[in-house]
Amino acid sequence: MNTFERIWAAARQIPPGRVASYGQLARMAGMPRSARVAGYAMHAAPEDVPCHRVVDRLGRLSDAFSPSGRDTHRLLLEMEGVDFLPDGRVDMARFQWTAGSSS
DNA sequence: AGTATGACATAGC
DNA sequence: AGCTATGCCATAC
Repeated sequence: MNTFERIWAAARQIPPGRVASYGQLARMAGMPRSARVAGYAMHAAPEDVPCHRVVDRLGRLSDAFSPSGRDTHRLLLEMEGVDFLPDGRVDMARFQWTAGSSS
């Protein structure tokens, strides 16, 4: 299993209506120091990986998100039931996924 | 094989 | 509270 696949596996574990930070994915993948690599893996993530559920530690997506940037990202998460703060960020306090909090 | 780069994170100023 | 600088680790050239 390559590094990317491990990170993708972690991303795939993110339930709908939940988000996870790059550092957290890296941590789940067994590489707590490879937060950058986690993001880089998302860049190369296949279709079956919900990369839109992956945000930075502030609940903000990178400025280089695939098609329409942050706009598409926001719509996708709202569509899944994720609420956004007036700051334009995801409410990490309520939607940051943690292994075990599937409810 | 070495250098440069990057969808991040943390600490300092 | 927001920006700059440094660290980390894997990929690309």
